[in-house]
Amino acid sequence: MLGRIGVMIDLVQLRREPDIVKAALARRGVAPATMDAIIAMDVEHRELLQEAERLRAEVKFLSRLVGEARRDKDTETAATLTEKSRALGDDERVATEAMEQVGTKLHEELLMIPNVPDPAVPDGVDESDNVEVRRWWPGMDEGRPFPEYAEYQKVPHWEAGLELGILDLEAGARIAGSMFPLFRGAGSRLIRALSAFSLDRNAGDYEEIHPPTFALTATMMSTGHLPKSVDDMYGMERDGLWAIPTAEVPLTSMHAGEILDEASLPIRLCAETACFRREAGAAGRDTRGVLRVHEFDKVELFAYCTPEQGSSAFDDILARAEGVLQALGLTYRLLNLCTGDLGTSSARTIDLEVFSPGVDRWLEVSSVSWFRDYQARRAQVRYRTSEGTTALVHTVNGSALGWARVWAALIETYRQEDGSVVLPEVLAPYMGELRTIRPKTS
RNA sequence: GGAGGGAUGACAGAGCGGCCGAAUGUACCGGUCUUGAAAACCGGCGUGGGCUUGCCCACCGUGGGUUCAAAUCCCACUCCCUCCGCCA
Repeated sequence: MLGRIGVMIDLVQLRREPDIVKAALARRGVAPATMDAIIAMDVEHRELLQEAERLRAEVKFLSRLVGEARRDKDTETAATLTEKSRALGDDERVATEAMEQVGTKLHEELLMIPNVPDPAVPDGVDESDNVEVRRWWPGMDEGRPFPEYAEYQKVPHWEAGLELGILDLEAGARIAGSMFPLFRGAGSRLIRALSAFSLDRNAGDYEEIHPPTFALTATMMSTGHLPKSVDDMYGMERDGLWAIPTAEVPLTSMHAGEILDEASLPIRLCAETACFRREAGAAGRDTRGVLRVHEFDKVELFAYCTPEQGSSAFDDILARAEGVLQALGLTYRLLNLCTGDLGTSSARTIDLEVFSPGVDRWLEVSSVSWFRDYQARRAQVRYRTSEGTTALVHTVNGSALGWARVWAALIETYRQEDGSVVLPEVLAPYMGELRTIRPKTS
């Protein structure tokens, strides 16, 4: 039964306070009728379960008597009981099958239900209803106004990158098709530098992990990426594997099925991995340059924690993501995602968007999410409380950051009048002391 | 890829058709003893689920099968270990 029933929202809570759950889920578009159907299915499943278990208990009881009769050499009684038990066994098989049929259907329905949104999540239908929390730009604290960008900064990165010989989109497309960028020379090193820079900032407090980039179907189920978002995932059918869309996938399952020590919480992890996204349905929209790509590198921060620690874990990851952007001197804003834009598994998400002057728009470079126990329930990650009971952990994660778009923002923001790019000083140690990327002079 | 061995509770490790949800040891938690600790002794100690809260059901890698009855027998798969081959 473990891992089959109740792998989503809390089924116990749904039974106890159906109206509250229904109202909360209705905010994100789950029809109350859908939940009513699930509740009815749950009731039916339990009725069938009781009947099946009653028969099962009877068979077990009779079987024990058969054993005793045999031991007493009472073959006649044994034969009678065997016959009776056999007949009951047939009934039991039928009852169990009926129970499992409803159970499977219930399970499938439950897997499609998204997380219950936090009260702090604003109502809305799509990304246009997200609420801006605040913005930050270099010098803001000294009273400097929102930056004005010079004409030479308003060159999109695909032009600037081509000119500098650090981005070769044609080569990438030749190899893997469109939306697979190829960085070269200083551009390639910049990706590596950004990952190393971010990992070094955080690896002291967040244990550095280098996980697999492919995951089993069950693993993808745990985070909620499957079955709902199957069209956005790259799958390798022959091997039953999926390319991870984020390190959140392997990190969430790192402790799957375990009961953790409360004293060990929060467990904080960080990982840099390639991330793969099919971006189905996104063809042609905002896809120029590296605005939207199928593969990019990302540093992820992650925490398993108690429900009480959730809020501070969330704040810490958000602060660290902001810290990286501030250290890079990039302008960004925070968005509180509305119910319509919230990811399936998330109870609350803050997006970080960097401003990129060359394309004149805000680019999402991080998503900091609190999943409460939604993913932990699917992955069965629990902890032993001080009272000795078990409880599901909460999971929190956020990117710090996704590099392809940060790369673009850096190239555009720091582009100089002569076309060169002067990198933030903090990256110098990671760039082999290269501070300025200049056009190739032949 | 080929050959062999293995998978049981936090760990070690028995059980190999029926009073086995599972011996025993260690660890852990309570208690007795002690000035205190250790030792010794006594007791407790897996996870889910259902309901009439006292009982019932499930789980001995996973999924099937045989049987009145499966940790135990059969089949398939997965993972781990050893050896051979191949290989960054």
